[in-house]
Amino acid sequence: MPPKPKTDAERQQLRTLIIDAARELFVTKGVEAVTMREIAKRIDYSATSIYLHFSDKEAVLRAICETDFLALATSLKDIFQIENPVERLLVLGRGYAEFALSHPNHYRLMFMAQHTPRHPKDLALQQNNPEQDAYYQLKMVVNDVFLAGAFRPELTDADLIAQTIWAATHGVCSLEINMAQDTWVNWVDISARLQLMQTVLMRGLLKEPN
Amino acid sequence: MPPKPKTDAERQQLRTLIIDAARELFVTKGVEAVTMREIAKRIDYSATSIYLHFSDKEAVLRAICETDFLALATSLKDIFQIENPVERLLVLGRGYAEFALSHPNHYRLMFMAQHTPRHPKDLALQQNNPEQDAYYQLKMVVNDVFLAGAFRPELTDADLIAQTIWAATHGVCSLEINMAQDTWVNWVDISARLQLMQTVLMRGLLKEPN
DNA sequence: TTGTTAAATTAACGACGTTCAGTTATTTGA
DNA sequence: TCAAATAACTGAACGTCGTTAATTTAACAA
Repeated sequence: MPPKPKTDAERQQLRTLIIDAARELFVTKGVEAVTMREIAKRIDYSATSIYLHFSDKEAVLRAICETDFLALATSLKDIFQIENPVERLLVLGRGYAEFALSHPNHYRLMFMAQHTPRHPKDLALQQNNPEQDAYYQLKMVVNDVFLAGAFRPELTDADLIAQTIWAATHGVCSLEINMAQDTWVNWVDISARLQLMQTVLMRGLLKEPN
Repeated sequence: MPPKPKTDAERQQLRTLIIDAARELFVTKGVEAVTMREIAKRIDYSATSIYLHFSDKEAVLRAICETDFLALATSLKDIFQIENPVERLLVLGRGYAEFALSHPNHYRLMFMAQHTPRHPKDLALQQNNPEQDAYYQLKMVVNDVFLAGAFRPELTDADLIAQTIWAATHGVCSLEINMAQDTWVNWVDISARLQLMQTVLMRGLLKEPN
């Protein structure tokens, strides 16, 4: 093994090697199953080596999280090809839900697990970059709908509208991820729940006709 | 210390002693910070003694959870004094949110943390008991609104309606609990978010006038 | 009095995240 | 050419965790 010099590119490469190994583990086995020793074994390093690249275990999870935020925004950016702003909003919601439900462990880590508050400063992710910031994507679409004059006249706060849409969609997805196997509740089909939530959102936020 | 006989009442008393100590700890410090040894120290027992009453740590958390489900249902049952079904639904939603936001750690354990699927069989809680089952409370109110003919005519599945209302409210609350300190998003005041979500729900679910 | 038994404790196990002391093998500069 | 310096990496170890095993304690039954 090479004990001496390491270019920045090589260090970055090892970083992503660690992140990928950790992701693969916790995607299949859940967050708790990720141990530093197991991550290390996957990439044929000692557990200690991880600490040369990440301050602690949570830093590894945060790094996974960050690449997943990027993945979410990337998976959503195609919506901007859709011309009708309202239709764009609907497809954004469906895309968000699809991401959440097909990557439940990622989604759980991103939006359902408790983090130490992340400082935007030490994130590589760029806030308000329409290719990297999914919340900004949502806000942009909300703003387009607003400019089209489609929202009810009393709704003028783009953040409030965006956060309401987000909360509604997140509510459906997170309940599904967390409680779908709970037999206490007689769960209706998830796609019906998503469909109705979208309908309710549109009827509640948009002007009367339609 | 008394090492010999123990009536059922005494055993139950010790059970709740453990639960209460554990709850007090994890409410202030979060779930992960609660250790069996710390719970035991609170009640002047050894850590191993807890295992005489609970199979493992998760069983303790599940027991806390169960008493909290009961607490939620208890805190909501006053709504049935309200005559107007739609108003009852609104107050139910506000009561739910108030519970969630004033007991965030309880709420997190109840609806945001991953459990091994609970079998209703080994729960002391009675399903479909209007004093113990908050979901049943919601469904009853939904049914009352339905019987009053206030829902849009195409909405006929009480579970679907209830789960949509729940998901929307849960979405607002869980995002607040988990992400309020995240500076990535310019969060609007929580009461404004709750208010708009209620308005959107009513406009989306109820018949046109009002 | 003496077993018997339930309640409780101490000791210990294996695994975890993490730290430390050391070992490599390459580069440097004399 | 060859020691000194240094970056990459590792094995051993620390403290703590959830949990189990072995043991002690004290009340009852005979």
